[in-house]
Amino acid sequence: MDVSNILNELNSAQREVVAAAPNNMLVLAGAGSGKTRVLVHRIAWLLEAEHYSPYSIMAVTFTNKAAAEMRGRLEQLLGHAVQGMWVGTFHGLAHRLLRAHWQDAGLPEHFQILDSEDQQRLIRRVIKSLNIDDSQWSPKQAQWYINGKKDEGLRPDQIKTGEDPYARNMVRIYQAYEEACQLAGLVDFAELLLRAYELCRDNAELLAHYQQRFRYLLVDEFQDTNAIQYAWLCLLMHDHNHLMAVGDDDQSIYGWRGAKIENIHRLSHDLPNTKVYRLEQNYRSTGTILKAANALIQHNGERLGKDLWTEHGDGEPIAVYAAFNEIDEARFVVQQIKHFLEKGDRQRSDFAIVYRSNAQSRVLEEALMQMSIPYRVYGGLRFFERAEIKDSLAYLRLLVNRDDDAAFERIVNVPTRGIGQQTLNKLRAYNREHGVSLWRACCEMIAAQTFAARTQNALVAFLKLIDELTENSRALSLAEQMEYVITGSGLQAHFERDKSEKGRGRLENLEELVSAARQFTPEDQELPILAAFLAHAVLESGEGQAEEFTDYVQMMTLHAAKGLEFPIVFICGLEEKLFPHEMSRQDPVKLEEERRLCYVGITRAMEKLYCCYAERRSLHGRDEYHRPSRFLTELPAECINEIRMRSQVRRPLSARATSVKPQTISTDSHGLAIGQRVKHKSFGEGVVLSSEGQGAHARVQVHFAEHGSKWLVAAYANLETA
DNA sequence: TGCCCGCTAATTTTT
DNA sequence: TTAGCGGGCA
Repeated sequence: MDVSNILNELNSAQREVVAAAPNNMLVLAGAGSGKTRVLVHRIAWLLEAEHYSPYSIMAVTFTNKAAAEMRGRLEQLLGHAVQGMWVGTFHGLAHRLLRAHWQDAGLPEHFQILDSEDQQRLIRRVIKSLNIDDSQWSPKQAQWYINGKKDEGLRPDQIKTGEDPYARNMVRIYQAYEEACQLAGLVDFAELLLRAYELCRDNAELLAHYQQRFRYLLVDEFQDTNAIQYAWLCLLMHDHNHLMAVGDDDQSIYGWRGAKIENIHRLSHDLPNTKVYRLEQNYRSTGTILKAANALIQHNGERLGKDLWTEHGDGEPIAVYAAFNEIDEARFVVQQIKHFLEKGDRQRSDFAIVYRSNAQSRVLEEALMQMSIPYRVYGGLRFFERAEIKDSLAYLRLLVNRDDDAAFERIVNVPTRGIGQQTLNKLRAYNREHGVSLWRACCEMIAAQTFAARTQNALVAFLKLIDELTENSRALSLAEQMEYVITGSGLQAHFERDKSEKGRGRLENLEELVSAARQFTPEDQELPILAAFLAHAVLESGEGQAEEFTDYVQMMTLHAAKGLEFPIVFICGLEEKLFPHEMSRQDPVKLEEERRLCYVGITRAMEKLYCCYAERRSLHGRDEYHRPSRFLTELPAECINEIRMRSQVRRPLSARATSVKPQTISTDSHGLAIGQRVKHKSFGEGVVLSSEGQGAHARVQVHFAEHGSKWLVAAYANLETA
């Protein structure tokens, strides 16, 4: 086979990586340097030029999206489907291992995966059962603690608590939670990784098998690996196989959830003969944007070092807008977008508005709505996380595994069937005392006639219902089974009773669930289809909001923006205490992560970048005055263009920035300036927040102390300057 | 059992 | 400010 097409259209640095002799390699791939392309072409090269079997390759990513993209692009490049190769997320591959070796892993055959909500519920229950005051020991905190320890590879008995009462309590909760999971056959996300690691570590034969099988491991986003993922990869390494790690230490933004940026530093020491490559040519952004990004990130120490460059021209300067407050900021952003859209050469989806924290989206959304610009906010509840979907799936989980206590708790009284808290408490007490699942507790207590007749009947009916659903759905297809369970369980009727908009939405989602089941094609053919579907639902909880193809302005946090690119990007809220966030400003390590986050934000922009900050911002219901973010002053003055209101007298961003000619925006044809105090005869005193339009149609937004914000037509409002 | 009120806390999030 | 949660009440 002619392999030249694999190397065509690559630059020399990329080609060097793709065509390197099989060896251990660390590829430092800067933002927009064609990282995915290199990974995909490398795999193709291994298959076609080095004649590796697909069976001997494993490619690991962090998100399902990245895995899907890698596979898709590979198949496109090769022109055919690839069978037998392991491509997936750490969690997905760990799950696959555990399913294949459930006995060795000490799991029941039908173990189920807990998502974080399930996990938190279970932890809450565990804390209650330990009689620990959960006002002081919040389930959330315990969840954080437990996951943190698991990410470090630590079991309760390996944690040295000393006399620390906090740690002791947490370990107690961890221990009890682990027992509850084991009893119910439940595995949370962190547990998937830890179990898979322990499985490999403790089974020499099994490990040897996989070491020999996987001759080449490729890992994407290596800077995001946590301790246990790293340890697992190291276990799999052997004299005869190789690893290619691709990552960018400058884009490590997940330290707070256990990612160890050190892993990228350690790799060359831990793996023999690791060759380091750098991809620094950027195909995404203008020279100015890259210059700014490079300058910013240079304020971090401890870097592996990398400078992005491009063959593109400099492009436009970065616009820095000093807003009066967050409302003005939002209006500015939306107005800019509107201008571009009116010129007609841009689509809405060319624009991204990014911000540090989700709370910032509201004001921006309001401004977009006011201007009738369709937008889409990333994040939020995803399909398989919706309550009605999880209820339905909980029934199915119980069909597969009666001991699944999380599922049992979820639906034992949904829809209501007279099994209340009292009854549940008794079941829980029994379950704790006798070490049996809630289902078995239920069976045994019924046999012993523990309950009053009414409760007894309700419980018997519930058990019977589940048994019947199991029996009658055995021969059905996945979609039929789904449909049958949704109606048979009474969930359908339950949601039909809710006549509100919400209720209707829920019913639609249930229909959607059935059709998702109909379309489902499992990747792992080994597994019964229902088990595969349930795992799929948890591991890939689906898109946040669908309609990928519709033309929307994109809104998201900086974290969510990683890996994406947009022609025009607005970064909002560049203020001290917001970005860098107050919680990170004191700690130099966290501060550097904030800076990397800013670097990620800047490098999302292809053509034009806007940076905005507000001098005053309402935060937690309080007006706060913040200084512009230090990240702004770290950008080279020659890269930025400060946009300021004519009427405002303002300190320039930095001493250096004085050399830049401020561009003024005309505020008025009505003689009112943003920020000006005015008086209205019925609304009283207020402050001008923003304005739009010209002449007779000019409108101003005024915030009145007693009447809130109003839009007024300047010509009629008779505003007096106050 | 479900609704309402008051309290509290308040980055970032994929699996 | 607001969202989410727990407790109390009808």
